[in-house]
Amino acid sequence: MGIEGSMKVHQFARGFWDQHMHEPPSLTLGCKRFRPLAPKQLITTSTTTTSESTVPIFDLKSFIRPESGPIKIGSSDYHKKESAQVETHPGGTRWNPTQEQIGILEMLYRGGMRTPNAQQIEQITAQLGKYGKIEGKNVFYWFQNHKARERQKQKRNSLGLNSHSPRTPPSSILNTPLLLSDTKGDVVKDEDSPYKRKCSTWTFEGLEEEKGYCTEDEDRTLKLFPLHPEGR
Amino acid sequence: MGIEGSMKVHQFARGFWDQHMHEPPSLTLGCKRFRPLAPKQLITTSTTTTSESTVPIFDLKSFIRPESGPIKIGSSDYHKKESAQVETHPGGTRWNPTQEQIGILEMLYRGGMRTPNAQQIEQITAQLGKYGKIEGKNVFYWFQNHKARERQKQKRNSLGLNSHSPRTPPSSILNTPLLLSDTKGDVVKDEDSPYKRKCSTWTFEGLEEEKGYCTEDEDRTLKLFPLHPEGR
DNA sequence: GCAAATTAATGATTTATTCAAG
DNA sequence: CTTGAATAAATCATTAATTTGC
Repeated sequence: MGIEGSMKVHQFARGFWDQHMHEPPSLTLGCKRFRPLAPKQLITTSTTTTSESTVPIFDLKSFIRPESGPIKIGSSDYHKKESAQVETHPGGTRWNPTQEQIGILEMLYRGGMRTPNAQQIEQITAQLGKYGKIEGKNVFYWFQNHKARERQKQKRNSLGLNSHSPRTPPSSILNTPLLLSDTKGDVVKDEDSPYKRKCSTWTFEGLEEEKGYCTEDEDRTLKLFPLHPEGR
Repeated sequence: MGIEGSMKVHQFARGFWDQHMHEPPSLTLGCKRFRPLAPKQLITTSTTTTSESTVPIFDLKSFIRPESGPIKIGSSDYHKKESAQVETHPGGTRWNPTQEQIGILEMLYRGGMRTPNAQQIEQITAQLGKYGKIEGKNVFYWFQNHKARERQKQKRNSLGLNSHSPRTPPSSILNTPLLLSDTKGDVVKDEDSPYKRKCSTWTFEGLEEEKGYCTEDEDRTLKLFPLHPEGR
């Protein structure tokens, strides 16, 4: 572990984007899944004496509650060209992207998108939903992970190359952060700068407060929230 | 895996997102902005060398003023005792906790709560809402930050003390993770262990599914989502 | 040729840092 | 200086690839 402690400095840039594409979302699933449990005993941090409290919990991972109903995307037009991503979502564990989905995501990434905002995620999700089941969080995570991994990959490379060439060219060409221009003036510009801090807004959908009726309310902003069903 | 390439470029360019349907957006920001706009041209494939077609369009997207109006909690019973936290939220900046809120949160924290799950957050938020405006994310963040800061504070102390006493007592007493039991049978137990991975479920509130009625609540998952209105 | 056993990827979470409002 | 908010880094946990034994 601890590979390196990077410290970077930052500055932030901002990227705009603004959506492009309009499209009715065909339906964005509505199933939620639970994850059974997965006890884990992790690294005990330290210091304290030997933790004899090790719990011999067993991990029977067994069943996952497929349930999640039959819903599933109706767009019965997947045509996967090959392997994976069958519509077997049922087991419903984690998102398993199709080639098309990945392709589009990479295209967007190459186009400069790094941290799509809620609206963008929403739209992207709607689009990708045509090729297979997907949720907004998947898109969100994908960008997060992809960005991070591209970064480390690059870092690894630069280090590796460094041993040979003392001076690693900033890879400014290939990695160039193109500006993606939208007909509308959308411009995406992102140089993967560490820190770009944008403002995020979260919304809390307050189920039943005290009343049973749902308040009429709020507005429909996207809502995502980490739910911790149970200790896991 | 890393294959890619050869993807058809689906051009998705239809945008949409229905306006809010029948739903009076009464509160919580509503800062979504649409940019109608026309379709977009995306990066045409890649490979092609530097596309000089990059148009550095500039967009000066203005401000997004979330407006979010004055709305918000109707529970007209705030009783703030001091400074801030007036209903001045309009600018809609950040949560400004009242003493009561902080007090309750600390109480919960001392009681052992560290990472409340969605339901807990919901309830806590509801309670704290009585003392002032507050959203679920605020509760979420508060715990996150408080936990982190207590930890570093403690670390600092232990280090400082270490110079004197080689062995820092785990401060097990004061920091003891009691079990907090709720009237509802909620029990929180958390020893601040680094890693406890719980399962999170995110939900995407897909506006209009196809029906207008909301499903009968399956489970009440909280939803939060990072919205990046604009560069900040 | 399969299916358990391994390994490589990568989706999903949590923790650590950083930024900046007040 | 305090601390709410956000992002990046570090990890954990699944799933698809691969490999291996029969």
